[in-house]
Amino acid sequence: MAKKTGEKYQSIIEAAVKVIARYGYHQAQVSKIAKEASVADGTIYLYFDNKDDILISLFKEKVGTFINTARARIAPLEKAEDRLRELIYMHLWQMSQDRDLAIVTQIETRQANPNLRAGIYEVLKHYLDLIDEVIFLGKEQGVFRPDIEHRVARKMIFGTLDEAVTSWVMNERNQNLVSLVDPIHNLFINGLKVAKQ
Amino acid sequence: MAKKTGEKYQSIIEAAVKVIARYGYHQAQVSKIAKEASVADGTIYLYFDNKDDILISLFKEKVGTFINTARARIAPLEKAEDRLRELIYMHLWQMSQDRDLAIVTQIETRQANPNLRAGIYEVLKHYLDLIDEVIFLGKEQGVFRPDIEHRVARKMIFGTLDEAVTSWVMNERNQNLVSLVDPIHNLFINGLKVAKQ
Amino acid sequence: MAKKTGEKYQSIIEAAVKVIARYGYHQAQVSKIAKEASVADGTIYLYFDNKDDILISLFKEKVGTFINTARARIAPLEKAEDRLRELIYMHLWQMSQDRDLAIVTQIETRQANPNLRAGIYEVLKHYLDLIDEVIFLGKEQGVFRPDIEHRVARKMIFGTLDEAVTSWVMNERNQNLVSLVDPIHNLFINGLKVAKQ
Amino acid sequence: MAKKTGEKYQSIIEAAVKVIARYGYHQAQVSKIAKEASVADGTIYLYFDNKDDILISLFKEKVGTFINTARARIAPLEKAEDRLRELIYMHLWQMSQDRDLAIVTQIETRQANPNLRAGIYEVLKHYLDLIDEVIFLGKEQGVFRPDIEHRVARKMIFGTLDEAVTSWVMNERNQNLVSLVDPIHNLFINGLKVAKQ
DNA sequence: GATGAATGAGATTTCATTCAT
DNA sequence: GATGAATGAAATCTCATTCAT
Repeated sequence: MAKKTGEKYQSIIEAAVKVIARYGYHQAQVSKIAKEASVADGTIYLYFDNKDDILISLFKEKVGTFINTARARIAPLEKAEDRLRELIYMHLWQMSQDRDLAIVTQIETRQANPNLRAGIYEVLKHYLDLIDEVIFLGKEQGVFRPDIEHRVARKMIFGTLDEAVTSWVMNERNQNLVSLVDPIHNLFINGLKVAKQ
Repeated sequence: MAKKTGEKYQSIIEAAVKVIARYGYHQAQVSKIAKEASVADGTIYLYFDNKDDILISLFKEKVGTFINTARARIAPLEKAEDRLRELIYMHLWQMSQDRDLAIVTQIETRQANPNLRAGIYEVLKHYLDLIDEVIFLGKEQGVFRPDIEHRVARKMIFGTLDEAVTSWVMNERNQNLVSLVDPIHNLFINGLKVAKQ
Repeated sequence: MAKKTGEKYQSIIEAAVKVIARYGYHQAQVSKIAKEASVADGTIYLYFDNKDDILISLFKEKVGTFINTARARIAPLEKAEDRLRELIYMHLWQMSQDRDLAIVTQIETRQANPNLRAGIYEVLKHYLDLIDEVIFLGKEQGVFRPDIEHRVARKMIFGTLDEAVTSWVMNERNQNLVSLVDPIHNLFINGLKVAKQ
Repeated sequence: MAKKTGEKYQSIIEAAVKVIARYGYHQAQVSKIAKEASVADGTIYLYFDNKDDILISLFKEKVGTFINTARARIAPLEKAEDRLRELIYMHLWQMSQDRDLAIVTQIETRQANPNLRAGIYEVLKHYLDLIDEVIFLGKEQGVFRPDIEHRVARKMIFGTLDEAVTSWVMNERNQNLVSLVDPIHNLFINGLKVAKQ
C-alpha cells in the first residue's frame, strides 16, 4: 500500500530521525514529523503504513546502507584481523558522525513493541551475519581459534560495540568514539590476560 | 509520598514483573497489574508514584538484590579470573532463572522515556562499578594487562553479557544460557587469536 | 493552538451552555457536550484548549456580545439617567431571555478555579468599565453627585443587578426580571430615603 | 449520624476554613483538612456527613454567628438608618477581620453543587431576613419610602455588600473595606442624584 | 471514639489514523 | 497525489469514603 520511494519518502525519513532523536519516539507525534518534513499529516500514510513503520523503515534504510558500506569497505582487506578492525571502525565512526541516528538506533529502537522488534531484528540479522563472516574467515586463516563458538564471539563483538555507542549516547557524549577502535580491537584479539613471556 | 515497603509493595512488584513480561510495559495497564496483585487500582498509588515508578522500583529492587548477591558471591574468590567467571555465571544464571525478569530487564526497561532511563542507570552504575573492581583487581594481581583501559574492558564485559541475555530472550529461548559461561570467560581472558606455540 | 472560530466552534459553545446549565459544570462531561454538539470528543480539543477553556470562551463570547450590544444601545441616549436605565434593562432583559446562559453566568462561572476566575474577570472588567462610564457621564452632566466614589457606585450597580439575576435563577424563576428595571433604577437614583417635601 | 459538637468539630472547622481559603474547595482534600486539624481522615466522618457537609457546616457556623452578632449589635439602635449603617459596618468589618473566611464565603461557597447551594441559602436566608427587617423598620419610621419594594431594596443592600467583599477578596486586597461603610450607606440612603436645592 | 490503609469509580485528554475534498 | 479536519478509543490517576482494628 505504502509507496516506499520518492523525494517525500526520503524527507520524511530525515525528519523522523531528527524529531525522534529530539523528542523520543513516544513524543514524536506523526504531526510533528509531518511538520518537520513539510508535508501534511495524511501524506505520511501515503509512504508509511503506520507510525511503527516509519521507525522500522528508517532503521532499514539507515542501517541497510551502513551494512552495505561496511561490507564494501572490508571486502578489499585480506586479513580477518584487519576486517574486524575496519568493522569496529565503521561502526563507531558512522555512529559518531550522525548522533541523531545513533540516538534513534541505540535508544528509541529498543522499544518494547513486538512489531518493531521483529522489523528491527530482520535488519540487524544482516549485520550479525557480516560479523559472523569475519569470524569464520579468521578461523579459516588460522588466526582465530577454531574452538571459539562463533555465536559467542559474535555476541562479544556486537555487544561491545553496541554498549560502547549506547554509553556514548547516554553518558559520554564528549568522548571520542573513534578513539576506542584500537583498544577494542586489541581486547577482542588478545583478551584480558597478560601475554606470556 | 509513596511508601515503598510492606507486603503489598512486594506483591505489586511481583505482579508487575509478570504482567509486564507478558504484555509489555505499554500494554501492562495499571489495572492489570493491580488485578494480578489482588489489590485495588488505587492501592498501587499508595506504594508507587506513578506507572513509571513501578518499573524503576522493580528494576532497583531486583537488580539491586542481584548486585548484592553477586558481590557477596565473588568476595571469597581470590583470583580476578575466578571473580570474573563468577560474575559471568551469576549474570547468566540469574537471568536464566527468571525469564520474566529477564524480559523486563532486557527489553521493557530500555524504554526511551528519560525518567525511566535515569532511574535505571542509577542502579546499573553499581553493577558497572562491580565489573570495574574486578578489572582493577586483575591488573593488581598482574593477570590482566595494565595497558587495558578499564572503561573499554567494562564495555566488553557488560555489553557481551547483556547481548547474550537479550539474544536468549529474543531468539534463543531454548538455548542454555549458563553453557555460555566458560566460552565467554575464555574469550574475555584469551581473546580471539590463536595462542602462540 | 485551538482554533476559536468556525461553525463547529459556535455549536460547541451553544451545546456547552445547554449542558452546563442543565447538569452543572462538574457534571457536564466533555463527552456530554460533544454529544450535544454532534461532534466527536476529540473535536472539542481542536477548538478549546481544555474543559475550563470551554467555560471561559463561552463567557467571553456571550458576555462580550452582551457588552457590545449594551454599549451600542446606550450610545444614542443622551442623559446618564437614561443610559443607566438602559443598562439595567439590558442586563435583566438579556438574562431573562436566555435562562441557560443566566445559570451558567451566575452560578457555574463562579467556580473557585483560579484559571477560570482570571479569564472571567478579564471580560467582566469591560462591563465594569461601561458602568463607570455612565457614572462619570452622570457626574459631568451634573445629575449624579460629584462626591460619589465611582467605585462604590459601580459596586452598587453591578452588585444589585448580579444579585437580582442570581435570585431569579436560584429561587424566583417565576418572577419577571424585567419588572425590576424601574424599581431598581429609581432606587439607584433616589436612594431609600423619603423625599423632602 | 455525624456529631456536630465537640473540640474536634471546632478544630476541623477552623482547619477547613484555612485549607479551603488557601487551596480552594476542590483542591482542599479531606486528608489535607484532617492533617491541618491533626486528626485522622476517618475522624472527619465522625463529625461531618461528607465533604460538602464540612463547607455547609462551616458556613452555618460562621455566618450563623455573624448574623447573631449583627442582630445583637443593631438591636439597641433605634433609627433604621443607623441600623442599616451598622449592618453595612458589621458586614464589611467582619469580613475584613477574617480574610480566610471571606475567601471561603465569597468564592468557594459559590460552587455549583446544588446540595451546597441549598445548604448555603438556608443560612443566607436569615441574613436576608435581617436586612428585610431593617427595611420594614425604615418604612414604619417614615424614613424609607413606602413605595419601595423591599425585595428590590434587599437585593441592592445585599448585592452591593457582597460585591464589595468579592472585589476586595479578588482584586483589592490592599484596600480598606471599612472605609466603604459611609459611602455605601450614603448611596443607599440618598441615591445617585444631586440633591435639589 | 479514633485511626488510616484500602478502595474503585470515573473523566479528561491525546494522537494515530481516516477520508472527503 | 496531497491535504488536514475530524475521529473516538483508551488509560492514568485522584480522592471521598469505608471499616477492620
